[in-house]
Amino acid sequence: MNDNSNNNAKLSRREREKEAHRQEILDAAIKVFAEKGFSSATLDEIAQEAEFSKGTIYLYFSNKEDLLYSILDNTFKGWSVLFSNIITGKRKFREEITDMFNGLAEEIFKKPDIFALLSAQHGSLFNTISEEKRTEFCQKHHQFWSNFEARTKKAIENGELREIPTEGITGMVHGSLDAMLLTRWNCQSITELKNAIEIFMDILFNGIAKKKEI
Amino acid sequence: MNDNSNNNAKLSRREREKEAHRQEILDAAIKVFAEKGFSSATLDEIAQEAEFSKGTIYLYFSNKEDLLYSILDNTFKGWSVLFSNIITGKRKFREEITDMFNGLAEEIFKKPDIFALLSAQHGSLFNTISEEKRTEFCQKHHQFWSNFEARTKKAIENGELREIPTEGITGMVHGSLDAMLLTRWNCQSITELKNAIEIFMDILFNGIAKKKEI
Amino acid sequence: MNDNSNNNAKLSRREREKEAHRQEILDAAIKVFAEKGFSSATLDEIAQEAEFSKGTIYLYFSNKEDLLYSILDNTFKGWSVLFSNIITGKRKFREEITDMFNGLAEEIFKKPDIFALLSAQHGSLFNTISEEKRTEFCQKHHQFWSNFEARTKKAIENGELREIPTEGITGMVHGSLDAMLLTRWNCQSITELKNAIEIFMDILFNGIAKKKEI
Amino acid sequence: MNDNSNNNAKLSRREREKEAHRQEILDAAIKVFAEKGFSSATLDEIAQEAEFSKGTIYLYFSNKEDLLYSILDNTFKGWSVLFSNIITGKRKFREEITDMFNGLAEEIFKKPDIFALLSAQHGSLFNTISEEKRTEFCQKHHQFWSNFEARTKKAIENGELREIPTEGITGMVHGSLDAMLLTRWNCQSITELKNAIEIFMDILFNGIAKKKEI
DNA sequence: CATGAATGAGGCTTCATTCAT
DNA sequence: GATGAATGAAGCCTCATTCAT
Repeated sequence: MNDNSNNNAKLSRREREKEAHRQEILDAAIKVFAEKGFSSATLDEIAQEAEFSKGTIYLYFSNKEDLLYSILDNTFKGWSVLFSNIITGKRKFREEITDMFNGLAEEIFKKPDIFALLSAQHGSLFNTISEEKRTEFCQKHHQFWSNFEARTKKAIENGELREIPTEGITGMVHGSLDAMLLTRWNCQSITELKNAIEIFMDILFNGIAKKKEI
Repeated sequence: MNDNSNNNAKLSRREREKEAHRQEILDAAIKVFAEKGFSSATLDEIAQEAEFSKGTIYLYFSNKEDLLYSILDNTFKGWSVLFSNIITGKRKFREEITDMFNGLAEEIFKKPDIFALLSAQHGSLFNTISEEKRTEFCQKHHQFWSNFEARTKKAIENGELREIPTEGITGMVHGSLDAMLLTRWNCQSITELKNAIEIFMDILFNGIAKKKEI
Repeated sequence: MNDNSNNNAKLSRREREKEAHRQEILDAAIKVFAEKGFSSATLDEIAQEAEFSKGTIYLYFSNKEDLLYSILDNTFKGWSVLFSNIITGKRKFREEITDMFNGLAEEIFKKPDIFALLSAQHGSLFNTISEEKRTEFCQKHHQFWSNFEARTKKAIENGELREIPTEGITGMVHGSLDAMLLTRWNCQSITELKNAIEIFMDILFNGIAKKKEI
Repeated sequence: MNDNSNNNAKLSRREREKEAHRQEILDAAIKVFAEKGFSSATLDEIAQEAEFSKGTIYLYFSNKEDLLYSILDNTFKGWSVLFSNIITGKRKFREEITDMFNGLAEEIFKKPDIFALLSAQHGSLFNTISEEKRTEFCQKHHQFWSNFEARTKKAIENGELREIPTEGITGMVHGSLDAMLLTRWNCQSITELKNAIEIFMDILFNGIAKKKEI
């Protein structure tokens, strides 16, 4: 048992260090990709940012694209968890959707570089990466918004929402979420952004038109 | 007079040809930039697409960036005209804003490559171009949305809109417009997109919440 | 006709220059490959030897391997012509085979680098090049020696040769030819080598054993 | 004595293990060098083939070249012994030379990788290795063939061979031996090769020409 | 003795830009 | 005005070698 634990400890330290180094390189890549865009970013910069030599990057990732894939994979996985924890269909639609925006807002301010990357490269990433990966990401993306549309439908049936085409609602939310990710709605702080979300929810649910007084 | 007109004609033909060539190159660049992204696009491809030799491009544009600037300049100029013709403050807010979306929708389907470019590269273009150009474009952009916010304010004063913070409205419209540019809201035809705009306007002005029956 | 010839001349000068440059690069590659071996040779050296910039090489050849293929192609084509002009089956077997050795001997001293390359790399080239090219070259090689074996058979039927298995004869000639290519039989001059060929033919046809006196 | 033998045993086990590991690495190197050629072979592959880590190789060999030297040294040493045991001048020339070919033939099928390496790289190895080593190997090589030429001279004096210039005979044998090493004369089995050697000897000693009937 | 992470020099290749024709 | 050959800087990636554990 002594030996075992010893061995284990040794192994796991190495393992932990390796994992940490991998993450450092990934963080550096996120930052540089965000600043320069994927094609313009150079491994030299990433290596420098990560404080490793260029060759070391290739111990952890098989090439430049692999770096990008890992970033996207990680990010999408994180969001998936976030969304499935929040959009459960057990609470009010407005509450869940507000939490979703707020949850993402927090992420934006926690890891701004990733959002800068996704924002800046938005569609062009999809011109860069392999057909295979593209398909994979598109499917996940589509999956999520299908789920969301189902949630919307339920809300209409529940009487929470007006009977508007679900695509309309989904599209509006989708567009707004994208826009928030892309621009942070020009907010400088998480508080400011959360306020903006409040206003947005008011508009989304009540519209901007002045109701005629009775 | 004969000679003169002849000369003039000749000159202007040259001029016209030159202008035509310039435009052909520009169109080729738009297409290739849209497909590959700015950094990944090569002058070889652009030259091939334009059916000119690589050297010829340098007779019309001083370098690769200049191509991009020209594209962006042209595009923004076009939109400026579009917007200032539509957002006059002389008609109802809802009419004007609907026209704006519809006008842009038509542009999207007329020159899809430009939108693919702007969509795909969105923010990253701004990491690529020079500080100077970036500032210039940002100012124009800002200018437009300031104007729009003023228009919103007027609509509130007119009693067309609820008294919501104008930034909220502007942000929502801005975000939605961006989203429409970026994704075309997944519509395949201009008709489909115009329908989507109708639904969007309904939601924007009336909200999605079911009003309590009295 | 004036115009035509003029045009033609212009075109053909360019063409000729291009062809010349291509050949210069090829010669440089042959030399460097011969000195260093294919894998150890660098494009830097080749470029320097050719007195062109590294990039220029890629205007004429798509990559390092392509350089090698072109060299091998050229060489094999040359030999094919040589052989088919000599081994016609119209003269005595000994005459034709002697001419073949002498013809090749002249080539060796005309383009020593190519032979150094083929000698030095002999089999390893075939580990370097693509499966496809390898097959192609092997077929050509095989083709030639099949033809040669047919020629040998005819010589036996003619009563020029003893009735020995044709593979034996072919193998011996093949081996000796290879050896001559590889080592030049340690001869320093073409004259010396031609003398050696004379002796070789004597041995090949009469053997080395002292005949018993009658 | 107990202690001693124990100690000795221990030490010698270590020694033996070390030697065994060294040989395993060497074998791996031979295999990989043969497959890829010296320059293209990587220490990664050799390490993997040897089932040791890359670092371990450096405990046994000072660098990549050293691996090659050791291989060549071992091989040449083995051949030297082989030859000096066979070419004694005590038996008939034809017997000795036949045994030499047969002995080498057996080696070829015992350690095909080494021959593949020597064959594939033939001359280019000598461009890779240091001046010093090259000289050393050339001397040994030259030494052997000088000895062989002396043996030939003796055979002529003995009346076994015709009075042909010794270089001619030596050259022919040398070339044929090289060719056999390089191509195995296209034989698939040792038996087949030994048959080929029989035919070769017949040709070598009696020639291929049909003797005029008396 | 054995490992394998880290290094960095150096190789191949691409591509924006220039320039002689 | 148009061409396209030539350039060389810079990018991605490999791999022999070192070294701390």
